[in-house]
Amino acid sequence: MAQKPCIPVLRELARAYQDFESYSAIHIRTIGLTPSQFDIIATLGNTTGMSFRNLGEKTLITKGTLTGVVNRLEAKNLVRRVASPSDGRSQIVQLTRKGEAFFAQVFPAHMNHIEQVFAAFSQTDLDNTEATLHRLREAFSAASKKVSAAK
Amino acid sequence: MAQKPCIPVLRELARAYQDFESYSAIHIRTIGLTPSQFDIIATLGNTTGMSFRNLGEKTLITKGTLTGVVNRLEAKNLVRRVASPSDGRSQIVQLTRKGEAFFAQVFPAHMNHIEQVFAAFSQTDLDNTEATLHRLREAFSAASKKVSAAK
DNA sequence: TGACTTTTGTTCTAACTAGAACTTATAATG
DNA sequence: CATTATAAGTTCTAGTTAGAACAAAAGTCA
Repeated sequence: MAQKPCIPVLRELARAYQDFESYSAIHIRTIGLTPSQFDIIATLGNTTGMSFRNLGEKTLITKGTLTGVVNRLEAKNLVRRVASPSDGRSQIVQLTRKGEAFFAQVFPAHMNHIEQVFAAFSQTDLDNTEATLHRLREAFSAASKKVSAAK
Repeated sequence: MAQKPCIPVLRELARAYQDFESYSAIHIRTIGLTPSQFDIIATLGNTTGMSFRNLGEKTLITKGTLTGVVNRLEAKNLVRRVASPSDGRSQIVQLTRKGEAFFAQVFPAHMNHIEQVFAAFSQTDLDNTEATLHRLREAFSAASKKVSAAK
């Protein structure tokens, strides 16, 4: 039985992701943040804050890592920890006034940087690309479940 | 001017990539390697070795990182550095006998693990997915060039 | 040949990363 | 209420990561 050549797909996926990351990082570095730090700022922008759990889900940063990233943003006075009023275990992370001003200043510029990538993409192109990626993701998710169920 | 919603595309890209990485890592960890280490072994398998430069291009690991990863594989006796006969600056990295045996033992199992993801994909699906990812990658590459040219 | 430039791999630094063990707080069950 | 289980963040460890500065070896070109 010949095996299907899925390797080229995975190679393109890895390269596309890494090319995106490094293109994005070019701009982020000019504003003095790391990609992970920027991700946190961007996620907290225009919100009243959220728990570590929520923040981790949105940014795909695991909790152990998140503690350190938030520490460094707190040291820069861009972000603050507040005890959750409803759950004694939980911390709410939110932008400080300085963080909000920073967000308002740098986020639009970053969006502009990113949008240049898609200059040649129509809305239909974007939709199709999203659908393709979504299907790929579902496939990994399904395989993951199958593996963990098998144990 | 309304801006095109490219964010959903990027979110799907990031999630697809990370889901792939973690699915792949599930298996790799069971054989006692890190994903980067496995990537090196897989790339060197069935070759007579290659330079750091080549190895870095194929695995997308930058040279500074590569030194450390190869050091750890060398410590496990899976890989060896040989001075290049033609270039005094260059080192050839190649599998040791133990590394070759290890590759033969674990690589097919990993391929099998990966192929389960694409069980529901026809060859046409794979081709379309690859093409979509490739176009995305080209877009990042083009934007990258535009930015660095602009400086 | 000599001066300049590029390339190769190493080293160093600051930061990110996942996973596991841990503490504390909450939830669920009897 | 007591016991048990689950969940939220922190800490710790080993490893990866990119970028920058570096030494040594090639390559370029006048």
